[in-house]
Amino acid sequence: MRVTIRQVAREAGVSVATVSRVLNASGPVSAETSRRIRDVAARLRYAPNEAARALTRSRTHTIGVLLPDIYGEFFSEVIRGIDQRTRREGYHLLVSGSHDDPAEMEAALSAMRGRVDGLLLMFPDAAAQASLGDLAHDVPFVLINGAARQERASVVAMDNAGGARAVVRHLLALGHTRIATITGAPGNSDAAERLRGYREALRAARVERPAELEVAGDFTEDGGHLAMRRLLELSDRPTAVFAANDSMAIGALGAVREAGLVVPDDVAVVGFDDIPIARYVTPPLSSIRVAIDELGRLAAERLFEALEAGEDHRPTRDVLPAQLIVRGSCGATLPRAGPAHAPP
Amino acid sequence: MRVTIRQVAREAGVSVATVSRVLNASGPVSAETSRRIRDVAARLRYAPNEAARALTRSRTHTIGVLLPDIYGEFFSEVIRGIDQRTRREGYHLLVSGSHDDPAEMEAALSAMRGRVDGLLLMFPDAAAQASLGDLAHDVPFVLINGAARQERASVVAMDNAGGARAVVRHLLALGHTRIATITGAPGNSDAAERLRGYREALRAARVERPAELEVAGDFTEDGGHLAMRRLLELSDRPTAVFAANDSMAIGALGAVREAGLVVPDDVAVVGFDDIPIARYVTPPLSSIRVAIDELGRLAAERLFEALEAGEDHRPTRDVLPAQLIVRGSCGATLPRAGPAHAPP
DNA sequence: TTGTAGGCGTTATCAG
DNA sequence: CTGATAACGCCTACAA
Repeated sequence: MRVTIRQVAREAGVSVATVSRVLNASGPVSAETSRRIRDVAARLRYAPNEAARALTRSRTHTIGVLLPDIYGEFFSEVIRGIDQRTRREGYHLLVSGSHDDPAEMEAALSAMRGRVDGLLLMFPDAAAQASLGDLAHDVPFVLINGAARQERASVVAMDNAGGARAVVRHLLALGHTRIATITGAPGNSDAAERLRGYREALRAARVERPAELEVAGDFTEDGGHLAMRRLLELSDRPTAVFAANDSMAIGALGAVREAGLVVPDDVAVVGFDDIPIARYVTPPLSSIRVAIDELGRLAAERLFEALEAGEDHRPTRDVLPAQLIVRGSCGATLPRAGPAHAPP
Repeated sequence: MRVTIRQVAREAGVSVATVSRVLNASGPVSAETSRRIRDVAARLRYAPNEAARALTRSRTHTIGVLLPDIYGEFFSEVIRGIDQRTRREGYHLLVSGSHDDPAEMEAALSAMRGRVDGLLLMFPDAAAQASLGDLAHDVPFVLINGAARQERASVVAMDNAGGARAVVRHLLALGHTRIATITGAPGNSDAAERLRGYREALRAARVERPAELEVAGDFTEDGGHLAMRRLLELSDRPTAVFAANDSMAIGALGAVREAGLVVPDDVAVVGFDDIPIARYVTPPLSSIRVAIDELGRLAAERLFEALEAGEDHRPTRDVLPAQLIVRGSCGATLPRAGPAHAPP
């Protein structure tokens, strides 16, 4: 924070206005003066104070990113996508994670006032999404993975329900009729959408769906393990299971093995998310893939559009496709032991 | 950026100074006035413009984080650690990734002037570390995973060489004498340190180390696969291989299988990093674990210390321990097929 | 206990 | 082409 524009001006024998003009190419300056100023600036290692600049131009060149967490498989990929798009625009990223309750979220949001030009928000909790309302009212923002139909906000989501439907349809095509599901964390909007897709596909096929085949999970490996155990204890146990994410599916795989049964012969298992580990478990896990980084990239894209458009910008809604990745665990292909070395 | 302190003052019938005093608890204000101001501020949803605040106090309450990438297994964990420590202090994180060459780095750094109180830097490239010099000269900074002995900067690193030594000693204890290594990306300082540890341990044990047993990798799965193939083609092939990271080790596992050989019976394999997948491959991969998030956490800790100390702060140097995790791939325990469900 | 006014570092407007 | 100078929004002596 030491060398200021004033020092550069004094050293170069000009006014601060001229220095500013040269460094921002914002006005006519003689070649000679210009060169001299550049030299001095370089020698003094001058770099403008961005806080001051933000104050006068009321443009920070920074995007605020609010996520439930800023690390881990999923969020990390989202950030990657955001970063890619954002850096192309020369923007910075102010990130913030771990905001469980709305109050903490609001605090984080208000702490970003004056330091960001726009916001990228994501809350997995459906309730929080509703209370969003006018949280971010003075800068444009885009909701990532918002399930609820937001009226006033742009949303970029993934096709959770569509992915779940694809899984169930695939299992039906393989001849299964007793298809169970292990649901995600309660209150989580992704989980709710995936459950909806599961139900819709069964209903469309006129397959009955007894309540006992919907067992509650929590997105963790242990939760999936426990849930699968409950399913296997059923007198008329399911022949196929759709876990709402891969971690639970992997836990389920373990439970099946411990019960002395074989996947997919005795019970088929399919997950959701297609995390890297999915390819490596035994048997390789069938799953649903969504381009997570694209979620972030597109959200950033929409935000920049909003930034450009200004006031008269109409909310957009994008839904990213979900693709079924068939591997050994659902019985459609022969199970292959060990880590597949095949390219992704 | 709409409602300012001035509007709150007008609405509450006081001066801006009084509002500031109340909101920052920075001076005596009557209970009655205080309450009224708080009410107005809440009603107007006033939040101070942080850019302006940063300007007057020359404190941004923000830490700049410069990493080679801001996503992926490793960096994600680093950020997690940083975030944990940082949020406790009420600080924000301005992150920036993908800075390959020093020039781009310098640009990113100067763009952070006036918006951060301190910096957390990490460049895997050894050369870049050297040219660091006085890049960040006006705010305190801490180097993450800096291998070079930095004179003027605080460093938080992990014990790469120690981990590599532990691997080799373990393999020696198991009776191996032809121990190969697949090295990491050239120019990468972690890779260099791991290679150094490998050599040191062999030298200390007076085991000869022919050049053919050091084959170049690049930290990718394909690179490991290729390198292992080269090793298996040797007339006198190694009985054990230390890969400088887990991705390469997993690639190596595939190459061994394709050659019709068995891990660990024909050749033992050990990796480095202990990524989550390590537990799931067949056989489970022995590896070296370092608390990556601790790397970030500690770096943030040291930075806050420097911030507090001000000018008279002496550079620190921390080295995080590396722990050998023995699983099936090195032959010390029986290989267990399939995904282990055991807790991490 | 409260108000006035100067300053933080830049940009932008308006005269020269 | 160049130089004063008024914002930008807030904090903080200094006065009252």
